[in-house]
Amino acid sequence: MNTDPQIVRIGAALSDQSRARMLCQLMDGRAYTNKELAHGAGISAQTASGHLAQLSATGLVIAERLGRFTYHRIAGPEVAEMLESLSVLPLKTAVTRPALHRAPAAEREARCCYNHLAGRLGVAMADALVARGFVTDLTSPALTPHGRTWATAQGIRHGPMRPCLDWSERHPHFSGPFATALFRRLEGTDAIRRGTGRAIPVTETGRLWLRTELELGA
Amino acid sequence: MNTDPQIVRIGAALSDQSRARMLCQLMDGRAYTNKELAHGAGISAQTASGHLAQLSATGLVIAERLGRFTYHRIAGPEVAEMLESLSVLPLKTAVTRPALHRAPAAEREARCCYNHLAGRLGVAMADALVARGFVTDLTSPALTPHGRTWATAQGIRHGPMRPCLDWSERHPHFSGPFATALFRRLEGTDAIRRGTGRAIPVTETGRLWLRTELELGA
DNA sequence: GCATCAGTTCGGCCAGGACCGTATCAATTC
DNA sequence: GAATTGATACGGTCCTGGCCGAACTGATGC
Repeated sequence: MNTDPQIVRIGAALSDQSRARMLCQLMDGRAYTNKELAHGAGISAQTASGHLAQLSATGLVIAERLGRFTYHRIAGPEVAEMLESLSVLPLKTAVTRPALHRAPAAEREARCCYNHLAGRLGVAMADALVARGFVTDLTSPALTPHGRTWATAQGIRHGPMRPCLDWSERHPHFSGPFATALFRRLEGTDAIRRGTGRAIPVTETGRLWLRTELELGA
Repeated sequence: MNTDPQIVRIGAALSDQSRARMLCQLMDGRAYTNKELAHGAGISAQTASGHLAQLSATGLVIAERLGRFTYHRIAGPEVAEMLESLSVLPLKTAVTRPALHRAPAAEREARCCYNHLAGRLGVAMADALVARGFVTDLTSPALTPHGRTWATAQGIRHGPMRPCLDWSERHPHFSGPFATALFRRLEGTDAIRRGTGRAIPVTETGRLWLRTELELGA
């Protein structure tokens, strides 16, 4: 069978803690320099350079030179989805037990998952979109006719979406083009703001919008 | 961030060629003994035992003792889907180049992907189900009312389904409960037969059924 | 031109782990 | 009970690969 070398390459790329940490840092969808990633992973710049070369060679991240900086980012949505799907696999808890289920409170509340919304807010919005009849259901979600008019009115481009199991909530939220468009719309209208990490604070504007458009309190 | 140890564990499990080979062998959904897997991966039984212990500890495979044999199988559909999704990631082709794109012809034609159909036949059936209006579409597939009556008439249990990119055809086929039910129905009525590997020969009965029910020639 | 700084390459050190030979344990067969 | 066979535990060898210090490249800025 000829798919296993590919699996081995991806596995090898993920099998090291430093590389995993760098990938997790990149999972917020932004580009970082070698030094930033090295610092984030707690290793020297030389070592990080080697790791990033391997990740680039595998095709999981893309490196881009700008002047004397090299910016690294996740290669694409497929890679982000793949990583997210690995985080969610229900494994034996043997080794993982120490301090498993606590992400920082802000991240559990609302965070970005590559290029869409996740966390309590992400799943609440997914549920609300279904409850209001804008989206068919959670398992094979699609915009309803009703949902299409709403999206147009809101200036959100139509597009397909997929369910994406939320690793902190263990409940699906939406990914895919529509979820990305929705995310950008919220960002563009200052309903949410991106900080330095993956956590996403909701502004007063955002809270109002959620209440009026999706009947989501607090 | 606390998801990265999990990623590392999975990555470590996949980062070895022998383990990857064993997993690929198990991907046909059957259970194999230590010795069979050792032989398939080209390593000694002792080494294989160690690998399988690791895969069990990680939770990717499940071991079951029956008398003096230990049967190993993929832990569940989530694991199978995860592996399939890794096989499909479009990576840089650098190392993979030698003899990439040729699976055995029989496997390209029709094979089983854990517990549903894949290969040329798998994607053709997916397309046909959509074309005949039994399933909504390829990206967020679901049974239509029309499809539900058809499935009932065929004795196929209703259930959700998901798109699953076919690694030989690079085109989606269906996975999930409905796809599994359909697969079992075909197996139960002797439309297809399972051989020793992943390849799935279609019987004369099967060819007839495909022609009359889905208008799929040859 | 010179100092600075991001990134990479090279060399050497060391830990982890893949592998097998041998020995042991448990179930099956005679 | 002895022989056979599948699986596993242990011990030792060897190689891969992660890591850093030192040196080098190339862009920036004074």
